[in-house]
Amino acid sequence: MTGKITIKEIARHANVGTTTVSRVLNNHPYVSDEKRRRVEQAIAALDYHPSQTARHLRGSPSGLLGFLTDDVATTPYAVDIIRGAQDVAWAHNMVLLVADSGGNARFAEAAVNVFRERAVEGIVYAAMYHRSVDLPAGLEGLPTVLANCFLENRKAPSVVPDEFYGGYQATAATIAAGHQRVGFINLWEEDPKIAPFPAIHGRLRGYRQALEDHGIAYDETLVRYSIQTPQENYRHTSELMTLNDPPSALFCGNDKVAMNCYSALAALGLAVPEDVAVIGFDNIAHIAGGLLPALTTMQLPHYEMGRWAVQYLMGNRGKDLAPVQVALPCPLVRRESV
Amino acid sequence: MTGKITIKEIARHANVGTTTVSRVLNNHPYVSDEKRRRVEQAIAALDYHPSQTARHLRGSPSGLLGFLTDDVATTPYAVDIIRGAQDVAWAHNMVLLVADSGGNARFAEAAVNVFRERAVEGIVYAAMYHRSVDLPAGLEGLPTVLANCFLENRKAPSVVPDEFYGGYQATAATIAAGHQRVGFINLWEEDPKIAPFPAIHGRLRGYRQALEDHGIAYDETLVRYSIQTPQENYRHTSELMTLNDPPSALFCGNDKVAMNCYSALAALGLAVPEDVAVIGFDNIAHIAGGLLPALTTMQLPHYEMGRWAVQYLMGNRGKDLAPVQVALPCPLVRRESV
DNA sequence: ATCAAATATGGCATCGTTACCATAATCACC
DNA sequence: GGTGATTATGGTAACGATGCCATATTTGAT
Repeated sequence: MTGKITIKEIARHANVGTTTVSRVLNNHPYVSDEKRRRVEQAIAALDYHPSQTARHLRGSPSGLLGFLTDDVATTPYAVDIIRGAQDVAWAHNMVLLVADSGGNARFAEAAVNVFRERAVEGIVYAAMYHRSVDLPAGLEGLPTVLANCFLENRKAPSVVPDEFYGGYQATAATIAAGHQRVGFINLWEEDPKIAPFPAIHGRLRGYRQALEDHGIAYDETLVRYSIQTPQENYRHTSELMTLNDPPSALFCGNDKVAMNCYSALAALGLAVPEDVAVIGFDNIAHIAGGLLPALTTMQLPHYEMGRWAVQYLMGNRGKDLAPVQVALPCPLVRRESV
Repeated sequence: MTGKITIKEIARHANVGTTTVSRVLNNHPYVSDEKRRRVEQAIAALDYHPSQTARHLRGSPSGLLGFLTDDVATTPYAVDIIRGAQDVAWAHNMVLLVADSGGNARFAEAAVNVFRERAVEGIVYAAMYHRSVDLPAGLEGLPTVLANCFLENRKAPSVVPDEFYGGYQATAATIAAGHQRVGFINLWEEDPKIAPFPAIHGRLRGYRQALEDHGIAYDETLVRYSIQTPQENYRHTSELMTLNDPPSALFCGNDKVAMNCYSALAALGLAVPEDVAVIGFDNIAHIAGGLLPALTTMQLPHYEMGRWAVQYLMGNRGKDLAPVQVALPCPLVRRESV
């Protein structure tokens, strides 16, 4: 092997100074066409690739962004956050360094440390479900944006789904389809550490607001909280549908709930959407698109949050980040269940 | 701000030479306890972080691994490949640089170029479903391992799921549960570019072998090929179950097929697993664990493939990679549908 | 023909870290 | 108490790319 090819080899090969090579590489003026051509030839001939390392040492920005997550890389839900971040990063000629702490705080700190040593220009911290988080130590002075999570004290910029509006839209969509009694199988979480779930409260508020705006009285017998086991999801559906005055539409806390809901409805001999309309949340591709009939649901803006996070980082290079709190809409994905 | 803190500041602050600081950082001998202490103090006091960039320029390995995919980062299926790769990488003090080409060849080449400029020590190329791929240009001389895909000419090492044995085990599991007539709703793909799907052929061979090993005659009326729309999956199930001599167990090409299969069975008034056993493939967490009853299925070894790929890379640093072709087993995940 | 401005070109210090080298000081052993 | 090893310590040259500076050379306007 030829070993590493450096700018010097190119210079020698093209019979010019290293400065001239550098000028060609960076499209600087003051190079004769003749030499420019020779340099370009040498670069192609030797398959030369400039060392980003040397450039960075010399003072260029590192072109690196850290993507840290407690668990997200792991969950089918939220990979789109990475993809969104990645797409914007590449558009800015930045590369993503990813690390998944697996929920381990010491690991997260180690990751931050690694990011520091590699001089990342910013960090996206993402969570797998919308919630409040604590940032790992060592992030001081590093531009950080939170995606799908936020700080209790709101000291860092963050982008999350607009749960309220999502709940509102979902409910409104069923009302618009002519339903007056809309059941809601909301999520629930027993672990008090996770409990103050923005999804639970936000969507419920949206649900109530939508009813109110359409002059429908709120009926608490129509609202259930499911611990999210298949059995519980099934039970809540059955119970709702066997009320004296059952709902004609069901708003499910997520697509998995909707999946079990379908089974329960089938068992009761109720057809979707003829007898009961069903609307989900999350738009988990494999579930929502795979159900029969295909599930109308709310899309969590994972991809958009990833995009937003990096865009915000890139838009404020150098400056320090204002801790804005952004909520992105959850668009309605119309399929066949409403 | 203090600006960047370098080894020189530490040296000055601790009143020693830079060499001594370096020795402390790298745990080299020949430093007095006294000075070691002073240096460590200075490091803590100034919150110093060594520059990996400078280290690398000086000759240390970059500590970087490229993770390139056509689409994988995008699909819920296969994020586990990243996670596996990541876990092993970190155990070796390596960091993952991820890029998702989105299927665009020119983008993939650009990514390879970026990887080169950053001197990655190796590359994992992952696909979202098991198939043959073409490698992007520019990979020459870079240690590359393929995960969940392979080269037609087998010139690069690759790790894939053992489809044959997966199909075998799935079939054998139903036989072991007492079933003699096992239906198989295999996958199918019309696009001839994607068609030579190892999953289709491998699993079918496994299915046939399992029957043979248990003295059951192969009956081709029990084997169906589904284009994988929910409707088709449903139809195949219905047709199989309304045969004169219907199967008592159904082996589904993947969990989505199984999901639709459940609906079709419910519509026919058939209970799982009492009337019909169902076994899936892929173990998509949200589906398999969310169905009622929970789906017994075969786990695709995504996490393990990610691990294997990086492990192979790390185990052969410096040497050049023998193009071994590894097939990892798909373990049976027992739940309640068989 | 003259001179200032524009164009070309290469040498060299520099970024932060480590390895090599040179120099001291200390130790162990007869 | 002299000799060779062992332990301590710091100066300095790299690593690869770039920007400043110095030096030519050419251009264009008078």
